[in-house]
Amino acid sequence: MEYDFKKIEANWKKYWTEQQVYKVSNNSNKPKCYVLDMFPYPSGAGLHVGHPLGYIASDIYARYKRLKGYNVLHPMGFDAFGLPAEQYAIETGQHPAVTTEKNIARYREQLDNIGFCYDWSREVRTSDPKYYKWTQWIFLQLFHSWYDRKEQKARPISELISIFEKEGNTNISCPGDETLQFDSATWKNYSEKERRDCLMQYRIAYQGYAQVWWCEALGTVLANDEVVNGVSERGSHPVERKNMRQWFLRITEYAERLLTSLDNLEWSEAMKEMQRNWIGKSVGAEIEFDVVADIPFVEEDGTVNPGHANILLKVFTTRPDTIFGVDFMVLAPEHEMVDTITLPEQRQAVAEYKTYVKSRSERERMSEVKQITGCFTGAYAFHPFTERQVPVWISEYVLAGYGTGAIMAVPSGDERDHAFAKHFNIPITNIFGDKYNGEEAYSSKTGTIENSDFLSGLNIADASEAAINELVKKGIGKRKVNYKLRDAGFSRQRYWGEPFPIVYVEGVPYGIDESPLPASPQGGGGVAQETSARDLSASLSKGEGDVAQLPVELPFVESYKPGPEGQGPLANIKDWVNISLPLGEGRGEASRETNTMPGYAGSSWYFLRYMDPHNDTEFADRKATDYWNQVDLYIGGTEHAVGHLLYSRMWTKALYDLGHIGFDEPFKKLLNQGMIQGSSRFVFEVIFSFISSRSSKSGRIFVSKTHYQKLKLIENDKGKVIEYLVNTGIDKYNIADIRADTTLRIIRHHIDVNLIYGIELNIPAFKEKFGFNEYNGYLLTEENGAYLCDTEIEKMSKSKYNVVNPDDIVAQYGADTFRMYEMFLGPIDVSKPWDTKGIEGVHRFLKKLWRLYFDDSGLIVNDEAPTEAELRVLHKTIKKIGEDIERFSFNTSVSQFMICVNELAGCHKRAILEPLAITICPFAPHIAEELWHQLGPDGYRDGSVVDAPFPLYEERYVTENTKKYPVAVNGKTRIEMEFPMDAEQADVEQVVLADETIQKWLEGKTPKKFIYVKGKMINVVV
RNA sequence: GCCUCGAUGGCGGAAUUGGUAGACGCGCCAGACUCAAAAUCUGGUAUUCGCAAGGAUGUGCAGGUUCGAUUCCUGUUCGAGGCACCA
Repeated sequence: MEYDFKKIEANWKKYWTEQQVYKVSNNSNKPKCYVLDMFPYPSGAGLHVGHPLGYIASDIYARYKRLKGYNVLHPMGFDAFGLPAEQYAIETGQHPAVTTEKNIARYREQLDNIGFCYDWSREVRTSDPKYYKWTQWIFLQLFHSWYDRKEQKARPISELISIFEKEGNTNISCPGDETLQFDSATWKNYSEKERRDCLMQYRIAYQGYAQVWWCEALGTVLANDEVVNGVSERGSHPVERKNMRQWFLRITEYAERLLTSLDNLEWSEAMKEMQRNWIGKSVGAEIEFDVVADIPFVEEDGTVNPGHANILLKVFTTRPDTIFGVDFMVLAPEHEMVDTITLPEQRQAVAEYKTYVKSRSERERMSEVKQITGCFTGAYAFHPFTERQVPVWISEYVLAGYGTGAIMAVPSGDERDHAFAKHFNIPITNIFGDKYNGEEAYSSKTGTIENSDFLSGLNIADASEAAINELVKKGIGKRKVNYKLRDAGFSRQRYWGEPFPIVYVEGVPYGIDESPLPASPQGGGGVAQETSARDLSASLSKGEGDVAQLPVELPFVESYKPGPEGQGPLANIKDWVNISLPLGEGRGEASRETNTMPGYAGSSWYFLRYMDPHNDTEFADRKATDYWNQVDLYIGGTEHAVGHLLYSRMWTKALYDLGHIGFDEPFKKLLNQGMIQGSSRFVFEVIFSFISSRSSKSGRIFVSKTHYQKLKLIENDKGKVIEYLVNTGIDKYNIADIRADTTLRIIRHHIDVNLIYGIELNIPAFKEKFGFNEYNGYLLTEENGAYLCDTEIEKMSKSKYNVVNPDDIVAQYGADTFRMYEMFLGPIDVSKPWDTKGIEGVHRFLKKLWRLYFDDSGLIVNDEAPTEAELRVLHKTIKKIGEDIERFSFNTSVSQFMICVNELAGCHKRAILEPLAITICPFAPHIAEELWHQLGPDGYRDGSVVDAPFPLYEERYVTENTKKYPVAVNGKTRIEMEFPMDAEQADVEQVVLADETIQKWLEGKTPKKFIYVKGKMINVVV
């Protein structure tokens, strides 16, 4: 019987589906294990062989855990909202819902092909209204909450209102506006609008302003991705940064908790470090500088301010110790005070500079450090201690969003400040003595501060303390902890995303659940509603279209054109946007939020939904979330290091704070999978065209690699190129007729890797694809008739023609081979190129395995007693596979299986082969299922191998009694000697030193030292 | 530019805690079977010197720690991912 993987795999896939083998129950006595993959965005290109890498790893782990007796939750779903679908809709007119549905179907088919043990009854799709109903619900929880800094947790905003009524905000500083202060009487006198504006400064989901890419020509806001080289990707129109009102999540309030609770997570140090750096905690000081504003300037309302204003410029610095080295100040060009302090004669230069900066991305501003730009404002600031006047500049290297958007520049101690000072000829004060050489800033954090009044002679830490104390004493500064982390922009001016459950009444945003009726009519016990406008709230729930109901469904549109003034496409649907409320005279106009939520909204909590995916009254039953709890193993790419993973952590913490779930970290253990890169292939083409006396001629000659290399050397000399081609014997096109006025190009370009075997072109397939005939195209091969290509390792992508579809591999070799080969490629977390060629080895291995059980006549398994050697290899394998899976070293597992099968050659004993079939099940489930059933009575068993117990190894078969030691002299291994495992040093020493070879290497010298590490090695030092 | 990671034969990689570098597989070479091919099986395969025995070199590069370094430290080169609206 041959190994007929097609039949076997189709058969068992059908069985698994019919028997619902992978359906998971929330009720079980077994210990639970939650194994999760980062769900994919279903792109139009389908899966390529890189995508399943992590899925296979998690599948192996999930199957192993199930064999080990766990109740394993292993779900899959789709992150189905996103920009590409909308982009595609704009280009083709197909509705994103339609294309997304199609893409999902394709993904599902491809995933099924590989034999994953997903419980598809739990599938989630973020674009499904039944799902995003709860995304909207969670948004409302965040909208109706504020962050209590003293208790370090989110609390319902109704509790904040109670506090304000009692004591104003004297004890609760305002995160949105630190200067805001009011007492209870003021609060009570506020109008409803004023109150809600004030609350907005506290809400965890709030409205603010952010810079976005604005494209006037397209009339739309663009994503960073859509801006290429400073112009729009579509149409190459100019773009600029524009400030627009947006929704945000106040993730900065969680900065400290997000930072400290990283310590308890089983994530790679690299991953934690990336998150730490992203959060970017730094301790320093906030210092106020007086700015000389002795100049008249025009206020916004047109009145002329005579000057002498007490303008204070706040800066944040991590190096308060360098305060005496301040030689100038720099403001972000967007800083709100720039226009205020700029002198009349500098106004034009400043305005021009600001225009320039508007065209620059943050990335460019941070990365192009060698290009120094800036503009003097004409203003000077007083040094707080010396009263010295230092110039105030603006420059793009200072970002508005970080710290206070202004810095005190210390050129002798900071590289960028130094470069800036040198470039603009600003005199530099040295505060580091001879440590500073005048050429390069001294940015090291060791040494003492000099030339700094009361700080002179102190080390950096002490000087910082002293400086801060003095600043506090003078009332012009304070100790300050700063985070690089910024609040998360949460709105997009797009169609294909979750609509906000927000309604504006007279420009004031309300949650659609704000009603005196139960807060969330769908149940779920939401945060207590908050609005104080009785009539208004009541009306909201009675309004047309029953706005109190979630979800707010995404309306169907036919056009994806942006709305007016940069609004999203939803703004064009007047019927949907405008709501009429029976509010009485002049108050009936209400409208919906027209922004949609960003891609990460749905993915920030999907792991919770899998626990209870069909619940219509809650996002998930508390019993279910308590049972499944944290994700035990989460596998995905590092590209999500700071985006998705940080937002998910924040949402989990918020839901925990508000009492909806019982844990505040979503992913206990995280494993990053590397990328599988594409291995691109290139062909070389000589293209020429010329006009002869009678007609115009053109042609293309595909030359093999060695010809290309030679031609490349003479590329600039057409005569020589023609001569070369003629000498190869090409008579086509009358090459010899080609004269010097020919245009002739030699190019190297991508070729579809599916037309290549190794580096050799599949010539018939290539000719067919390119429509070769006697008039079109010619192939110039190597002497042996082969056409050789160039190779390069690149990202796997359609545009590089290096995409390999898993379906093709599965069709040719089977899913089991594909799964094992992906694992065999290397460590799961390392990027590596795909090479289809190597798959033969793994396929051969499975055939070899098969032949232990079957020969031409059929099953050949017997009941003979196994030998010691056979038992040893089996038990070693069981041990190694278990250990390897626990440490996610799947490539070495595959090697071990190969070693095992090699050593078992000729063994057909049930006692060995039955446990082996179960052991290999996580890796190659189809063949394992077949073998396991074949070994049963009459070639069939009840149930599936996935419920068999993973075999246990016996210690006596895996321990060795003796060890062949490498014996080294002076660290260089010279011979091998065998000793019992329990040999003592004295005995070993005697034998080793008596050895002839060792004697020879000792050259008569006496050993200085004898190193004997039990079970490892022996080293003689002379 | 900044943050994180990586670099080992012709190729993918192994070496789990500082202890025999190159397991396993691909490719290549030789042989067996075959009329032949495919498939399968056996042996060899880091570089270099040597007929051989055996020696020297070798884990991106330059140093350091150690009896001993692919592994730890410092510097450096190159490559990958991320840098806040791709997902």
